[in-house]
Amino acid sequence: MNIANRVPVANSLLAALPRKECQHLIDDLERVALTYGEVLYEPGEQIKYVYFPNDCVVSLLTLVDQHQALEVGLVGREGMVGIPIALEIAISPVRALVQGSGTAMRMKAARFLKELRQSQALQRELHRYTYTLMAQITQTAACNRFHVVEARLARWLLMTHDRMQSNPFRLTQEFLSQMLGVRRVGVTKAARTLQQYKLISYSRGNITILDRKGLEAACCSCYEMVKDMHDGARVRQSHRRNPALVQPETIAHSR
Amino acid sequence: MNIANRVPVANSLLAALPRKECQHLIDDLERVALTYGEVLYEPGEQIKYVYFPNDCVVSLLTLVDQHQALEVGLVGREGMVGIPIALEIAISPVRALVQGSGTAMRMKAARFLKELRQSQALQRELHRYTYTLMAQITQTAACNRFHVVEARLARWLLMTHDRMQSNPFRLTQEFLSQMLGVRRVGVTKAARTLQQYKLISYSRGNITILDRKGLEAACCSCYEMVKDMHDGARVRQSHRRNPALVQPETIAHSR
DNA sequence: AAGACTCTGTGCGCCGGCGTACATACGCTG
DNA sequence: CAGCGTATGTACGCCGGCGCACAGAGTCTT
Repeated sequence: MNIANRVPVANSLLAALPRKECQHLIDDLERVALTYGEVLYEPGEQIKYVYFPNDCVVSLLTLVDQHQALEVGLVGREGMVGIPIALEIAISPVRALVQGSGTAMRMKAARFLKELRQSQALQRELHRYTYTLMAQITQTAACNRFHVVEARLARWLLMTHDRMQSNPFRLTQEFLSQMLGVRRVGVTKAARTLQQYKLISYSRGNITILDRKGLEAACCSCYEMVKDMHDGARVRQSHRRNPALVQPETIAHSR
Repeated sequence: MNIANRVPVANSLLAALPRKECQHLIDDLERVALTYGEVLYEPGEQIKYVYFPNDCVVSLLTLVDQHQALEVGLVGREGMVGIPIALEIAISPVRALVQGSGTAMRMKAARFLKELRQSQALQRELHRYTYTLMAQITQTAACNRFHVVEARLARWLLMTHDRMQSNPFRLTQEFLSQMLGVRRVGVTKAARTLQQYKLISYSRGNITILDRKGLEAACCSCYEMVKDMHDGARVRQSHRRNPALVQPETIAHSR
């Protein structure tokens, strides 16, 4: 057993497993540090490891026409990186990019597959997570289509904040532009707008969320939908924010 | 056993199963006619049946802000409608809308789940299909973000054509606009452009593909990527169309 | 201290898609 | 055949985002 693993399990997929299975799995997992900018998978490549983030955040990006990128999913402690393995396929369709440094538990893909086949509970958890990930990708698709950059940026910051512990986090506008699939300048403008409303402070790559409620009001309903999914609530009907919370003169969410 | 089922199985998910399991499943499936406009699921609703299309086409739509729709997936004979069931979740995150009339095989969700738990082969097939569907949704997301309406329309027509047997199919521009998430007028313009290049003929809801190769050149690479996925090929590196095939003066794919 | 590098902010023309409104065309029904 | 409903085509102003180019401004290195 790895002594380094004797810290509490932060990943909630693992934590949701029955005590025994969880411990068994943890003994075989390896704790690794993942740092900002690290690429875990490239599209079309073999998946070597699966990762259970503790306190890092990993972006799933799809590439188009060689040089354009777009984030379709965000994985933190609530999930796993390498979902195709859970579907018994070893090729990643996306790029997985470490977006917030931290630690994760990892295991060789083949080994994990063996464990998976033996554990009903693990299968169940991964199925559930695959479902929410699909929902997240779907919602992101619609969001990218219909909502303006400000709203999408706000959503992105909130989603990242949910998955990070530290509030001020480091992100260049260039990086954000790739996540949102817009020009860097587009991020500049959107970030400035949010800053003018004192929702965030942004200086040379250091972002701090000042007014979380305000951000939630500025962003689109997509945030809530995805959050509700992960929180396990079933979204039967959209329960939208009280529109009164949104100051009419602030931001139009869509074009 | 249902005599009506004694016709060849058109659905390729079912056809890929071992002969015995396939026959066993088919005996329990019910053949139904699905007609254009029929809604199989609404987002947030319980999934009552799973459907294996024979020759119909079903769109998966995500709804945003109550009245905006966007297609994220297209299911034909190559797949199944009701993938959440395969993940042991009974709530659909999307609207499933019959987009091309035809027949499908269906089974009660609970019943199907029982069958699924007993059949390794069926699990494997569904896992594989879930993977390709995720890839399709991902690719669609990027496509909707980066590519212009003409290219997306071309892609959509090709994808639909692949899943339908009949060439001239019936689709109003209003309907198409909902699929692509644009205004109806946007579809009018795009369709006219394609028509001017003699790639399609479009008259009062009757679309005929005249020049398939030409359409493939007019559409974005997203089409090929998704198609390759479904064909079972692993996309290791993007093998793009020969750019020389695209007449420079025709259509710019992206903005 | 100087220079190099990275990150951020601004300006300008362009274009695709939006919202709206209205005009035409086809087909069905009475 | 008249009338209505549905589907399609056209026009106009508007705006968000694009591409490009360049100007500060902070940070690191030598």
